[in-house]
Amino acid sequence: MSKHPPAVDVEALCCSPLMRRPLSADESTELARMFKALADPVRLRLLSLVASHAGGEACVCDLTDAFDLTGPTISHHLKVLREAGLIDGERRGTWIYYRVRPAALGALATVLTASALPERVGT
Amino acid sequence: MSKHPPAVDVEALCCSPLMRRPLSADESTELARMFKALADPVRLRLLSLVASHAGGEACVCDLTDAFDLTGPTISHHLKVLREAGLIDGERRGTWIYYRVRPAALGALATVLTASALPERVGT
DNA sequence: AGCTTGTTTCGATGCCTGTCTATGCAAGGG
DNA sequence: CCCTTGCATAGACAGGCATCGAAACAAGCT
Repeated sequence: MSKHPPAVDVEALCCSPLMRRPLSADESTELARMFKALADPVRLRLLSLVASHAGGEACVCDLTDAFDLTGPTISHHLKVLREAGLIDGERRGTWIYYRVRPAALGALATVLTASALPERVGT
Repeated sequence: MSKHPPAVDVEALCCSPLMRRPLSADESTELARMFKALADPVRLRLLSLVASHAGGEACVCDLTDAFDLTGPTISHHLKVLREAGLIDGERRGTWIYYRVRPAALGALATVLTASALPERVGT
């Protein structure tokens, strides 16, 4: 498992909240890639299982029982999350332990955050 | 255009940050639906154009020139955003003006936000 | 009523994606 | 070396989705 995860240009993302100015085509493509990784119920549940697991990490063996899916499907989903830069994996013997990358999630959260604009009254 | 937009259970979402406990199947389905609406570059750019437009709103006529796409495609994307509860539309004469729903985006941001957990050193 | 402008909906189409089975790779032990 | 366990990859397939052109709907004007 690589010590150099997929490049997530966190700095660029954290300074481009989508509510302040139009996103460029490049920014929107990169953000869409990350949101797409989150746009599946199984992947969201995998992410939350990993993040909330004891020690902040979980091996694949901790994850598969929570789903009525085969191992290859779980592997595929973990790969999508990993390639989107949302999780990292580390091999320990036979097992692979995954961790969430909080900075990547935080960057997405920042992009979605308005400057405390209230929702329009009466909408 | 309905005064009662699609129900976004904002309260339920805001209290279920995915990093603190495993998401339920229902929660993950609802979140995935919203993230899926954001998982397209055109829709992200539409959202940012609407949000950053003067007055915090934009009519479809303000949006279509920014894309090399047909009107029906823009309408389709706006519909996806609307049905995901991320924007609202209001008809004014011939025109329809769209606004972002900050509370919905804020709820997503909150879900993604960890309690300031630093990224693991050395990952 | 007809006409114009703005927007949405419908249906077709090519591309994308979640899931499975089969297979391959990695690590550990004898 | 072989065997076992754990996990990832490859390929097929059915369902989903972005896009278009055609059609329909909404609003305003004469």
